[in-house]
Amino acid sequence: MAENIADKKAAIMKAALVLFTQRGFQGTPTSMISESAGVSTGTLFRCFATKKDLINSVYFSAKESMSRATSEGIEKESSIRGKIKCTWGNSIRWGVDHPFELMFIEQFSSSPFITDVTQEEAQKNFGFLFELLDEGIRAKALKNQDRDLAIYMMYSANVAVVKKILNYGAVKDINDIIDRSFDIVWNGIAR
Amino acid sequence: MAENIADKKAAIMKAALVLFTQRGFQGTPTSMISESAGVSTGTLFRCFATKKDLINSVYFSAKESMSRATSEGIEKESSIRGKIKCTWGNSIRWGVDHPFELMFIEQFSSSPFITDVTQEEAQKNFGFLFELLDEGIRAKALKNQDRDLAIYMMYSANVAVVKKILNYGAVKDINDIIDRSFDIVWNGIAR
Amino acid sequence: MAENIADKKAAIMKAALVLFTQRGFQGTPTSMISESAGVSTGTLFRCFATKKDLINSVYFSAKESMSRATSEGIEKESSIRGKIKCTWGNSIRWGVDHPFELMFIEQFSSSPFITDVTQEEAQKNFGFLFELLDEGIRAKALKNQDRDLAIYMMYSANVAVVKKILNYGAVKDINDIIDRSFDIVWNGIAR
Amino acid sequence: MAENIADKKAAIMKAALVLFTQRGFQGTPTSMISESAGVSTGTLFRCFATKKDLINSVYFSAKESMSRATSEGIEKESSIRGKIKCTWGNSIRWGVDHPFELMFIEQFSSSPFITDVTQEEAQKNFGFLFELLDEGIRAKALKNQDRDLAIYMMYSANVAVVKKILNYGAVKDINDIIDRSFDIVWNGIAR
DNA sequence: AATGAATGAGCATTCATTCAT
DNA sequence: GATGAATGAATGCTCATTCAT
Repeated sequence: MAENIADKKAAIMKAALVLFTQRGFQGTPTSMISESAGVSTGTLFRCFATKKDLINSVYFSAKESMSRATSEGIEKESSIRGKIKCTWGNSIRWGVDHPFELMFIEQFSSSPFITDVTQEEAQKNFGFLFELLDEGIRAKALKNQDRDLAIYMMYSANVAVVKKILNYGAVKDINDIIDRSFDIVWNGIAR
Repeated sequence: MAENIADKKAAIMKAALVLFTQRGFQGTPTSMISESAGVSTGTLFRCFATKKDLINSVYFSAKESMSRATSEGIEKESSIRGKIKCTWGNSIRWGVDHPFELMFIEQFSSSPFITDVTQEEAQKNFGFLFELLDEGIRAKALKNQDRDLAIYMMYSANVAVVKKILNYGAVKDINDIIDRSFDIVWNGIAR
Repeated sequence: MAENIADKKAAIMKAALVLFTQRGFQGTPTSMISESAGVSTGTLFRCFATKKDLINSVYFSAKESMSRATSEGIEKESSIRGKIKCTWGNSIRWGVDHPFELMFIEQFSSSPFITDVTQEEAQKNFGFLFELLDEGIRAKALKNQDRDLAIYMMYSANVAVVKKILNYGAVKDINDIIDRSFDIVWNGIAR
Repeated sequence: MAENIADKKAAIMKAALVLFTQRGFQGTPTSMISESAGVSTGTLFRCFATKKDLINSVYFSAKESMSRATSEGIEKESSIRGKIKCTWGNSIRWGVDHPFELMFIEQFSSSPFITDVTQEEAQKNFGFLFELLDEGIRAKALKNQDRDLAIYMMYSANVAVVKKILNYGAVKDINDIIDRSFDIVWNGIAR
């Protein structure tokens, strides 16, 4: 199935994502990952020099997927509120569609296995969010507040909403939840 | 130094708190914990039957410390807003004063090493928070909203604030940050 | 209950007999023995310098009980056949009445934990049996055969009979079994 | 030396046979076995999932060797007496040639480490002996006796003879001992 | 390139023995 | 004498990584 190297790397990372999330980093033998991915241990170590390299790759990839999804379609919105709400909804939908990625990020974002370099590289992809907030503050659509703090709080609120949805199973109207939760955060940051 | 059994248990739990946070559960040998606590491995296993028992004890203890600190002095406040703000400030101050406990809780709250029983027991101590929100909703001081979601979001926002403070080093005026961050969440939840 | 030292030694040896038989030597912690005997670990090590000393004491004691029981009443028999049959029945009855002692001896007679000295001391108590066979050979009641080999074979046949009885539960007429099994061995050794 | 997996398994089992016999099961570290066999601990656990699996394999193998040797050449004998004497001699010769196997079996045949399944499988190979006795009883060559008991006693007498030979060192004429000891048991069981 | 057998350092836990009380 | 808490060496087993094929 996985013929070329790129396919194998992808299969390994996918298997690792699920297994690390379910069993923890040290709780998952590399042999289990390679077996689950349908490749040999030797191949795993050809694709990723060490187990730590693997988890860092998975982490970066998950964060990249998240940031890419979050920014999608902002440019179509004209107002600051529209743009921020767009990211809010994108992010919730991505979380609901990618539960393993989300839980993986939550579990390993402050773990000792992810290097500072990986963290920084992954964070760069969220630059557009910081710029968006800055723009809102300059345009006086948002309060003159601590931009980093506001993003921190929005991010965690966002995760909280997704976790709530995931825990309570099937969602009838996700747009309703998005609307209502966005009202809460918008009230908090808007002028 | 640690003369009686209670002192030894405390020393072991303190050492485990720091090491587990910095190195992960499986990344921390019990021998390292016992050495760091100044006791023998044998003694560690007299105090805690297994390594898992130890981490569960540490988890419960950290959560208990957090809940106790969070509720301190609410009864002196008369308004709903005053009470909620009191818990908000308490929680941030506790986090800043107990960074290892906070990061430990963040890292292990959804790990497979913490049993459901431990989780439930620890959660019971936060009952007052749920009651406080209910009271606010009944008194129409708060929006008629999903109480659990609101607490989820407040909690994660609170952690976000503490992390921000910890990451940026020494804090000039913590009360200012508490005030400003509370405004954000209060705007979100209040009617 | 166990007030003086002799009582305590006896209680420890009795507990050790059962536990060693059921769980093996290294499979039985000294703490389990002392607890089962109702004394402290400290006391166990006051009574027996090491765990090996303990098992050697139990072994010697079991063998002594066996040899004492086996020789009982021989002097009342006049014929060689009567004397040998007396030991045969004594030995079977002792085995049926002391299953733990018998199985303990079987299990540890060729184990590395019993010293040669203990073996030799225990064997001395069976001297009367060797003399009995010699007497029978001299009196031409028995074949002129290898005395040691004959005893070896009788002993193992004896144990085989007891094990058979123990495995098949309650015995209706033990004297019948004794008679029949003795006929077999007597046919083997008698002239 | 041990190139393929089968060779390694054999080397490990051979080392385990000797060490278990000399030092007991729990008294023999797996590291000692692997070192003695010239393989790594990892390899030992690739060949045998657990230490208990290893000892069960050794036990089954020793019993199989014994049963195979014991039955060799019976078909060439025409009389019942000839057949039984053939097994008697085979068994003694095997014991003298395989002292470790014999003592291993003696030591572990009723130990808690050998599973019931292993016992039963190993016992099946001795079916021919039971049939031989039955045949002898039907043909009225043997007394109408308890077949199982007779085999029990013969087996233990056989072991006794081998032990005697081993204890007394070099054997001048093993056939003489076989003849004389067989007379004893044959007198016991024959009609 | 791909495999998977082999390695051996590392770790949770146990337990014989000691010794302060 | 009696106790039982404390010790820490010892052991079965795992698993990241290598490397011969």
